[in-house]
Order: sequence, then C-alpha cells, then structure tokens
Amino acid sequence: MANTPPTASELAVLNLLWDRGSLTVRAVYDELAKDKDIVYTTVLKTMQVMYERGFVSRERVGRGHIYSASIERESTQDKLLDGFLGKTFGGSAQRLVMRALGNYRTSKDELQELKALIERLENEEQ
Amino acid sequence: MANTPPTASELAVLNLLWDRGSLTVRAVYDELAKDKDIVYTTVLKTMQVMYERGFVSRERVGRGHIYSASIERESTQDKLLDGFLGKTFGGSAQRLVMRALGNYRTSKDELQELKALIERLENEEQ
DNA sequence: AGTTATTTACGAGAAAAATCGTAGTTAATT
DNA sequence: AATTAACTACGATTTTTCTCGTAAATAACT
Repeated sequence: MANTPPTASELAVLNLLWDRGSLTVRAVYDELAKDKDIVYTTVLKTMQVMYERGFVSRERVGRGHIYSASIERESTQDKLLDGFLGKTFGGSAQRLVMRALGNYRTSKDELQELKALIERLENEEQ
Repeated sequence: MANTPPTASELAVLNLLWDRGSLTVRAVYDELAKDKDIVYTTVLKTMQVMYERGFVSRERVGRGHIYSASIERESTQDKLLDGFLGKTFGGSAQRLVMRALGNYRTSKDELQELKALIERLENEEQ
C-alpha cells in the first residue's frame, strides 16, 4: 500500500468536510471559489478522485451526492506533520515548535494550555 | 515574482549545504545516494535549477563547481512552515505545536527550553 | 600525446497533481 | 411533453516536479 497522504487540493476539500460535516460538490465549490479562481468540474473531479482513494464517502441524494470525510482529521494531520517535520526540520519537533511559537502570535490562553501540556509531559516521562 | 519556495528535493540539497557549508555535486550525490536510489545527473540537474532559481551560488573550481546555499535556512523554514500551517492546521500555530509536542518524544532539556520561551512570550506580550 | 575519468549542459521523458471541457443523465420548470 | 438547469462521469490537457540519457568539455592518468 502506497497510501500517500492527501494532496494540497484534497486537503482543502477535507478541511471543509471536517469543519462542516457533509457537503455537496456545489457547496465545496462555492466555498473554494471565494478564495480562488476555479471551475466547478475541477472540484468535482478532485472529489471523485478522493472517493476512489478512500478519503471520502458519499451518498446519493436526488441527482447528486453528499460527501463526507472518511479519514480522520487528526491522523491525517499527524501523517502530514511527520512528513513536513522530516523534510523541513530534520525531524526535530522541538525546533519546529520553537519556531512556530516564535513566529506567530499566541494568546495568553493558548500559552497557558501549552504550559499545561508541557507539565504533563514532564511528569509522564520516566 | 512567483518566488515559490524550494521543492522537496531542493530542500534535501539545501539541508546538506546548510549543514556542511559548501559542497560539490558529487558530495551531495554521495550523501543522497545513501538513502535513495538516484542517478548523478539527477542531482546535478536539480542543483542547476536551484542555481537558476537563486537558491544556491557556485564557484568554479577545477573542472567543476562548489555550491553554497544562497538563501537562509531560517527564513526558508519560516516560509515553508507558514504554508504548511495554513494548509494543514488552518493557520493555528497553537494547534500545530500541541500536536507536535504530543506526538514526539521531547527531552527534559527541550521541555525546559520551551518553558523558557513561553515565559518570555508571556512577558513581552502587552 | 592519447586514453580514461569526471563533470557540465541541456533536452527530453516520466510521474504526480491540478485543471478543464464535453457528453450524457437526471431532475426541475414552464 | 418539451425545455432548461444542475449534476455526474470521464477523458484529456496543462502544470509542476522529478528523473534520466547523451554529447561535449575539461582534467587526470599512463
């Protein structure tokens, strides 16, 4: 099984499905068209390929389909993160994290949450 | 200027140049060939394209060249991180960081460093 | 000097991803 | 029932990235 992760455009579709549950091609198209010049059948084709790849399931409704994500958001993100980490940061999660925190504004609450996670990690570690 | 960031194979070359300073195509090839079945001219071509793209500079030495990275590691990583963050984590650095910390073993020292950074961020923030 | 090695330049092909157009089907509308 | 509109299927093209082979140049070796 090659089982390569979703591509960038597939991921854009998945993000919508993960956020909103189930959507028609039309709904996905409408959303994507806000940001980008795109043609309806391009989105349709992408989603058809995703269906073949097992990334989404679909259910016939009227003349069309309603699509849902059939892979988990978290495990998908993990897979992509792992690839990115390897290629870009030599696999060092710590370096990635330091950089991300340094470059992006993080709210007090988020920082609190992070500290809590770090505490937890410090303890659970043997 | 499109100025797209380096591709995956280009990044593999850049990582070597950033780590070791300046290298010949041969040296880069030898290194990459350890992990992957690849042909010498493939690496050469990649580095020639990188030269045209302005990612590396080179200096004639004897019959060949010595290549050096001409873009910064940090700013390149930042650019890639930003793209990845947008595509995969909807731009939320905090979610990415939480995930990275949760999934990869991080040493006591690294956790300490992270805590220090968080403290700093908490203070500098207005 | 002549042969062998190594390197470059560069075109071309293969592979992967993204995009679009056309034809046909199904439902809705008049 | 006929026309219109929305949707699907699917091939084909384009774009991007990666890969490789060939020819020529340059240096090293005998």
